[in-house]
Amino acid sequence: MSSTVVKALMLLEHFSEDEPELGLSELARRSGVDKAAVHRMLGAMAETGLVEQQMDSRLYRLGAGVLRLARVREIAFPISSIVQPLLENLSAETSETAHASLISGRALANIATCESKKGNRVSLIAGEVLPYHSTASGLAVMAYGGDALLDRVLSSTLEVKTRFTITDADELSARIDVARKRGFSESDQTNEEDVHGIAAPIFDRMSVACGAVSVSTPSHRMTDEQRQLTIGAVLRAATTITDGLGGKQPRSYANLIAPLMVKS
Amino acid sequence: MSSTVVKALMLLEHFSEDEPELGLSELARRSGVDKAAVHRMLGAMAETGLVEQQMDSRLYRLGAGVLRLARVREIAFPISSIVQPLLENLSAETSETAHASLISGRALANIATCESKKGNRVSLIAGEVLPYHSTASGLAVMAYGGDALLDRVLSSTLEVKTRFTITDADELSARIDVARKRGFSESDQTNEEDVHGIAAPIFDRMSVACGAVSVSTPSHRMTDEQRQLTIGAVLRAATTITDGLGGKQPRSYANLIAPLMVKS
DNA sequence: CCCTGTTGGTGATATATTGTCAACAATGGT
DNA sequence: ACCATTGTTGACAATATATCACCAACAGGG
Repeated sequence: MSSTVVKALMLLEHFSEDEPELGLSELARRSGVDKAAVHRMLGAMAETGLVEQQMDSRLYRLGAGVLRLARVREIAFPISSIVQPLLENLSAETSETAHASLISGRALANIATCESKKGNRVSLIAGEVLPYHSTASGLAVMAYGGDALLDRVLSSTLEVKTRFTITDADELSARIDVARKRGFSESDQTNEEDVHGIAAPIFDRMSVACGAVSVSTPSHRMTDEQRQLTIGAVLRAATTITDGLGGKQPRSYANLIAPLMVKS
Repeated sequence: MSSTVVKALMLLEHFSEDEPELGLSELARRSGVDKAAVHRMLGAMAETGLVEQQMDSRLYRLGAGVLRLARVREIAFPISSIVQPLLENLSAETSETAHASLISGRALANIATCESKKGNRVSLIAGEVLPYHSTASGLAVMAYGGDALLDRVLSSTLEVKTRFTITDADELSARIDVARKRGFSESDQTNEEDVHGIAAPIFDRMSVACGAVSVSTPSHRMTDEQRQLTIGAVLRAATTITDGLGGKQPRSYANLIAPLMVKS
């Protein structure tokens, strides 16, 4: 059914900022794969430096190879270095947490964040894998990412994350349509309790969405005024990032959001 | 004999700063793997975001997933951010190109560099995979990286890189012994023509070498005076980095290099 | 225009790797 | 001492893989 490399690489998704080191049994339990298989996969990935095993604790963690790979990509196609300062600006404008993510196979990869300076803020786990269907970023990407992506997500099983998560394909499709008509997407507690998100797509050279910028606000703090402020700021940031990456917004999209971008 | 994940992940080693995008056939040719197999492997890696395919040119490149992985690792175990400024200092002291690399499976992964400001300098390809047997960094790591690593390398086939490359296991072993007795390693044109390298090991918490710092100098410029200057600077930098990473030099090693570290 | 050389991609089948399950030694906690 | 973990290895059946051929599309060059 599914290839072994996919199964092996999916193990890497269990490593996060919070749990950077995992044991063999733990990893087997979470992934639902047999211990022996996990052992062999990790051994294979260790041979190429993608993971490495602590000699004393026998725990596994991401290896030096990932640093090398990221360097190669970042030098050839600088993204993080371009996005990071713009996110800081966006966070300052909205006083809330901003983050950017890119399409990364079956999910979105969070590649840069800037947390709000307020005491009560939305704090996200760095490097987390974000689902398409339950995040504002995901809605934005699906709205402008082409039919192939859309069909793939809509026909997949939509995991329940909170009691607000949309699990019906038709309803999700409707929400995506709304986002496409508005030029930005909005989600309230669909991925995490008490987190409200507003996101806008980032486009590549071919005017296809390749990622999104988003501002996450504690739900109770999302007033109408804050909402208008955030929408404008996110759209401006997304536009700047698209330009910075050498991408192009579709003509119709640029026209659509133009009136929303004016600074109040 | 070898697992498929290893074969798949070895494909990633062909992406470099110089050639960040590769086609299917090109990749099959270089890796010596069948086109169909490469196609399937790339497809699998694309599913998890490790690589991505340009929709127009159909070329493959490293995906956004590597950025996510590197972020997770760097936040949990900051290395690059600690090493980079120290490398800049080392480069300034020696007026030559400095770089650091870490053990990454079967090879060394170059994770940070600082190029000399001179017109004629050693310029290395960022993110390159460096062999153990033909680089000064490799010698340094093998000298203090434990017997397991040593045996693995000595029993592998030693690829010829230049006419000076050591391909005899016994001779290589002798050179490693020299490096161990001196506390630093030296290589002249064994990996690349006209490049001289001096390297010192970086140690982890268990006093086992996990990487190396190195200064690369154009061979003709390596005078006796410059050599002494470089040795001291490299050893000081390696010591600082080991400390910064929370590692510990073996007692005997610290004593060995102490007299060489005094600033002239 | 054909011809030749690419390119990326797709099926078919024999084979080799993989998944599964059991047992193992080594820890650590009670 | 026990019990419950841990990481690791072995053997066999099951399955995904390697290999080959072929195909369509595109790009020159004559």
